[in-house]
Amino acid sequence: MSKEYSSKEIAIYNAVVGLFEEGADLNNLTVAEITGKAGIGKGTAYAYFSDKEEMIAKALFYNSKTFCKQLYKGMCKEKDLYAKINYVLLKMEQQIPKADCIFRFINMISDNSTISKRIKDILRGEVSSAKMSAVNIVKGVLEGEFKNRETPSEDKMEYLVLSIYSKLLCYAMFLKEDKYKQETERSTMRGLICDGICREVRAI
Amino acid sequence: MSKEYSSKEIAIYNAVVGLFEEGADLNNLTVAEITGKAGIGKGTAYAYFSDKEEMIAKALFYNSKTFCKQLYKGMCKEKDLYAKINYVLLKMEQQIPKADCIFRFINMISDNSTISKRIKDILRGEVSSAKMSAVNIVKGVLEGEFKNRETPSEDKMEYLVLSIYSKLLCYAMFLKEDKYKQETERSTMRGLICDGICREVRAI
Amino acid sequence: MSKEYSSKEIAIYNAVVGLFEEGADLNNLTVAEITGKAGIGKGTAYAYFSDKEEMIAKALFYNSKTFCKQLYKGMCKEKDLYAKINYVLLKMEQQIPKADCIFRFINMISDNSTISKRIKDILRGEVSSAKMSAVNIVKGVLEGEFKNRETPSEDKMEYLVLSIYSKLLCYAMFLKEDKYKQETERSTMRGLICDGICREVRAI
Amino acid sequence: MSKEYSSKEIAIYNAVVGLFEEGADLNNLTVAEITGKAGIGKGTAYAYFSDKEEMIAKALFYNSKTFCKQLYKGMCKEKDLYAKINYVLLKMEQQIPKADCIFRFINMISDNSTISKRIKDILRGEVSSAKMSAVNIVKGVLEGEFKNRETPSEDKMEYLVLSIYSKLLCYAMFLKEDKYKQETERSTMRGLICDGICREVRAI
DNA sequence: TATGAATGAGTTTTCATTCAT
DNA sequence: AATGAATGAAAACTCATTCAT
Repeated sequence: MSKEYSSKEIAIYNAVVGLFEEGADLNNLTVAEITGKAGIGKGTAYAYFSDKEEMIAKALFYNSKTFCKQLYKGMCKEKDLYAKINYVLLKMEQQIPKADCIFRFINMISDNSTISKRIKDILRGEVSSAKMSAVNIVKGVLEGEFKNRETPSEDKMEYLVLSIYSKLLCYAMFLKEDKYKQETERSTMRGLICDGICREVRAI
Repeated sequence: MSKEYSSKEIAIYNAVVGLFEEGADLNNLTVAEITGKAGIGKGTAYAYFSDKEEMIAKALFYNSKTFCKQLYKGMCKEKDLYAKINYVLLKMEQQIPKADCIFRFINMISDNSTISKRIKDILRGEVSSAKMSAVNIVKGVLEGEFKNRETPSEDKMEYLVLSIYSKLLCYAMFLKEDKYKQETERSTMRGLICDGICREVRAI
Repeated sequence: MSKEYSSKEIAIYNAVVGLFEEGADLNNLTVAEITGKAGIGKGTAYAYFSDKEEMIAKALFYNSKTFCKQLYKGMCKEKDLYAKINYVLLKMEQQIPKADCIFRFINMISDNSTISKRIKDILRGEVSSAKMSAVNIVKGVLEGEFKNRETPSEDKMEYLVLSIYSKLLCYAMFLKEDKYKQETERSTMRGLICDGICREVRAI
Repeated sequence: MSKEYSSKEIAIYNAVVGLFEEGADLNNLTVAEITGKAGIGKGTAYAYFSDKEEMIAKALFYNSKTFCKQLYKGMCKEKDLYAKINYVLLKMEQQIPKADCIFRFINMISDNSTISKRIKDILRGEVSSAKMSAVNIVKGVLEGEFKNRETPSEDKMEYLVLSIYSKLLCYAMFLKEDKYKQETERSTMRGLICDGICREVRAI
C-alpha cells in the first residue's frame, strides 16, 4: 500500500527539509547544497530524480504526508472537537519548522514556479494528495461531530472546512511572529481558536 | 504624506504585476523581462532600484497598498458588517489577479527568499505596511461594530482579526479552484462567510 | 596470424556498429549506451578496454577489417577490372550502413578526436591497417591488370590508387543522397564509374 | 546580397577555425575555448548564437564559403582546364589548414552529430550551400570546356563532377600524409591529377 | 539621463570511470 | 569474473549587473 523509498531518496528529502528548517529559500536551493547536506554525490541524486524541481517537490510532499499522517493519528485519539483542535494546534507549536514546511508547500501549489508544476504532477499521481491531507485533518476534526445530529448541507460542510482550515493556516503564520514566542500568548490564542471553531460548528 | 513615484518606477511596478498576472513566477522573473515589459532600458531600472529584488518587492508592495487602499475606501461606505465583508469578497472576485498578487505578497513575507528580506526592509521603513494594510481592512471591517457596545479585550480582538483575515486569505485561495469559476458556488460561499463572520463578531 | 576476440569484445564491437547504423553520433556515444546494447555490465567493458575511445576505435577497426576482408575475397573471384569494380560498388550499395561505417572510420583518422588518436595507435600496431585494407582493395583491383603489360612507375600507381580510391569513397557519399535511392540512377552511375576507371587504367 | 556579419560573429568564426587549425577536435571544442580564443565573454557568444553547435556549424560554413569564393574567383582567371585544376590544387597546398577545414565540413555533413544537423539547417537556408560551393568549383572547372563541343548527357556530367570532386577531396586527404610534405612529390601528383582529369573530360 | 552590449560567476546536468558486492 | 550504484569533474548555458556611448 505505501510506497517504498530508497535510502538515497530519504536522504534527499531530509536534506531539503533540513535546509528549509535552517532558513534556506526553497526557490534558491542548489543541487550542490541539497546533495551536500544529504551526504551523497550530485550524480547520485540525478539517478533518483529527474531534476532539481522534482527533488524539492517530492521532499515537500513527503514531509507533508508524513507530518499530516502523524497529526491525523494523534488527533483521532482525542475525545471531542475542542480537544482535537487543541491537539493539532499544540503539535503545530511543537513542530513549528515542520508545520512551516507544510505551509510553504501549500503556498507553493499556487505560485507559478517550476516546483509548483512538479507538485501538481505528484498530486495528480497520488490518490490522497498532500493538500487533501491537510484538508483531511480538518475533515477528521469534524468527523464524529455529526454522528448524533444531522449532517449539514454540502455547502455548509465546505464552509466549515474553509473556516477551520484557514484558522490553522493562519495560526501557523502567526506563530512566526515574535509575539507568539511567548507560551502565554499562544495558549490564549489557542483557547480562543478552539472556542471559536466549536462555536462555529455548533452554529451550523 | 504620500510618497512621490517617478514614471519609471511606476512602469517597473506595473511590469512586475503585469507579468505576474500573465502567469510568471515571481521567483524567476528576469530583469530583462521586467524592463522589457516596462519599456525602459535595463540600466535605467538600476538608476531607480538597487537590485532586482528591490524592483519586485517594491512592486508587490505598491500593488498591495494601492489595492488595499481602494478596497478600504469602498468598504467604508458600506453600512453594516455583512455588507462590508460582502463588498470585500466581491471585490476580490472581480479582481482575482490583483487579490492573488497580494496573496503572493503575504506569502512571500514568510519565505526566506531575497525578495522576502527586501519586503521586510520596506515594511520596516513604512509606517502603514502592506500586511498591515490587509490587516487594516479587517480592522476597518470591525470598526463601528463596537461603537454601541463594549470593545472586547485585546486578545479577543486579535482573535477576531485572525479569524476574519484567515477567511479572506483562504477565500482568495479557493477562488483559484475550478469549482469557484461558477458564480452560484461563489455566491453561496460568500453568504456563508459573511454570516459566519457576523456570528463570530456577535458571539465575542 | 589472426587475433582472437573474446565474446565480450565482439559484443562491444557489434554494439558500437549497431548504434552507428541506428543513426547514433560516434562522437557522442556513451559507455552506458554501448554496454547496454552489448548486454554486458559497464564494469565488464572496462576489463577489456582501457577507455571508451578504445571501444569505439577498435569497433570501427574491427568492422572495417571484416568488411574489407569479405569485399576483397569476393572481388578476387571476379575476372576482369570492370567486373571487380562493379562488384565492389554493388557490395557497397547492398551494405550501405557497413560501407558508411568504414567511410566514417576513414574520416575519423584525420579528425583530431581522441578516438582518432586511438585509431592511429591501433593502425600503428596492426600490420595490415584498415585504411590499408581499403587501399588494399584498390590494389587488389589493380592487381592482374599489369600481368600482361609493363607495371607503371610508382608515382603513376599511386595516382591510380588515389583515383580509384577517391571514386569509391565519393560513391559511398553520393549513395546517401536521395537521388541514389533509385536503382536506375545507381546503375547508370556504377557503369560510368567502372568505365571511367577502366579507361584511366588503360591510359596510364 | 551578401549577409552582414557583426565583429563578434567574425571573432567566433575565426576562433573556431583557428582552434581547428591548431589541431583541436571540432567535436570536443568547448564554449570556453572558443570565446577565450575569440577574446570575448561567454555570455556574449550566446547573444549571437543559440548554442555551441550553431557557433561551430556557422564557423565552418563561413570558412568554406569564403575559401571557395576566393578559389572560384582565382580559378576563373585561368585559361584552360589544366591550368584551372592546377590552380585549385596549388591553392589547396598553400592553404592546407583552410582546405582541411572544408574537408572536415564536408565530412561533418554526413555524420550524425548535432553540428551536422545544424549545418543542414544552414544549408537549407542558404541558396548557394557550401557543399554546392565546393561542387560549384568543380562545375566552374568544367565550364567553358563544353563551349566548342556538345555538352554531354546529364548523367555523364554528374559522373565528371564526382570524378573531379573526389580527386580534389582525396588530394586534400593525401596532403596530410608525411610523404606529401615534399614539394617534388606534390608536384608530380598534381601533374598526374591534372592530366587525368583532362583525359577524362576529353574522353566523355 | 538612458541605454543595452558585454561580461563571467554561478547553476544545472551529464557521464566516464571506479570499486564494493 | 561481472556488475551497476555512486561519484564529481567538466561543460553548457543564464542572467544580474556594469559601463561606454
